[in-house]
Amino acid sequence: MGNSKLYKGSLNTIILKLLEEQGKMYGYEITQKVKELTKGELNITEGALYPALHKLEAEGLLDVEVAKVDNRLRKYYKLTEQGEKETVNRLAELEEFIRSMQNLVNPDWSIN
Amino acid sequence: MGNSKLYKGSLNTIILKLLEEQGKMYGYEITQKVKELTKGELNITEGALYPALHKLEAEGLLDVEVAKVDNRLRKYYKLTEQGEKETVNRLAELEEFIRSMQNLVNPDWSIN
DNA sequence: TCTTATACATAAGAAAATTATGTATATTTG
DNA sequence: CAAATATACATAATTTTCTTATGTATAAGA
Repeated sequence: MGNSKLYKGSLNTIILKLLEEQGKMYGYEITQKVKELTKGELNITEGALYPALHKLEAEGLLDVEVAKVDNRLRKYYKLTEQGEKETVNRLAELEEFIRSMQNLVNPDWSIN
Repeated sequence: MGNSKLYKGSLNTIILKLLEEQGKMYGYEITQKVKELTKGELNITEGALYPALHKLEAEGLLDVEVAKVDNRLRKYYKLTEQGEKETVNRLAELEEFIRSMQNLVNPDWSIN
């Protein structure tokens, strides 16, 4: 919520990465997984997540499959073939970005 | 220019960090330094930089000092006392953020 | 029963960038 | 020497991306 306003720009890549790892996930599951993986650091809001998922779908990177579990709706997303290719690219970009940021903020660490 | 659109949100912290390191810098110098440190990865545009500097100054984190070198104008910025304190906080936040991103993208690396 | 959790969605507004201009001087290159 | 590039600032219009605020609906727990 109020904490880190820093992950701007990388939400799409985070989604793609998780789907690559997990095969398929639904929206709510993604928010919980990110919270878990970052120990509460990153809280993806619904207002950011759902439009992002819709956009990735519209771009042809994700496929949807609707399911009903316990009488509740779930929309499972998974990578398309194109999505898998894009994920590789975007992950490389993001890793390069992280490395650059590290270099700026703390040049001592990374030898690269 | 066209490359990385990923550093969103961390520009202010980058500026503060550089000023902490270098003592004082002028705008153009900052863009060049960042380009150099990131081997061309991050290109801070003027449209992003100058408004950011003005805002940091308005917030009381930066002081300005105008100079004329080779008949050309330069505005040297440096941290105020308050700016120095804030820099510590924001750097800690940014490092935590970088660590979180690393954990998401490449859990293998970091043990943390 | 009321609150919290699960599960989706969208609209209004804010924040932070990009892109496109504009001004002006200095230096380099053809 | 003229033209292009580099240095140095600035701002306006637009776009992207997020937060905040709502809204609907079911399930589970206190």
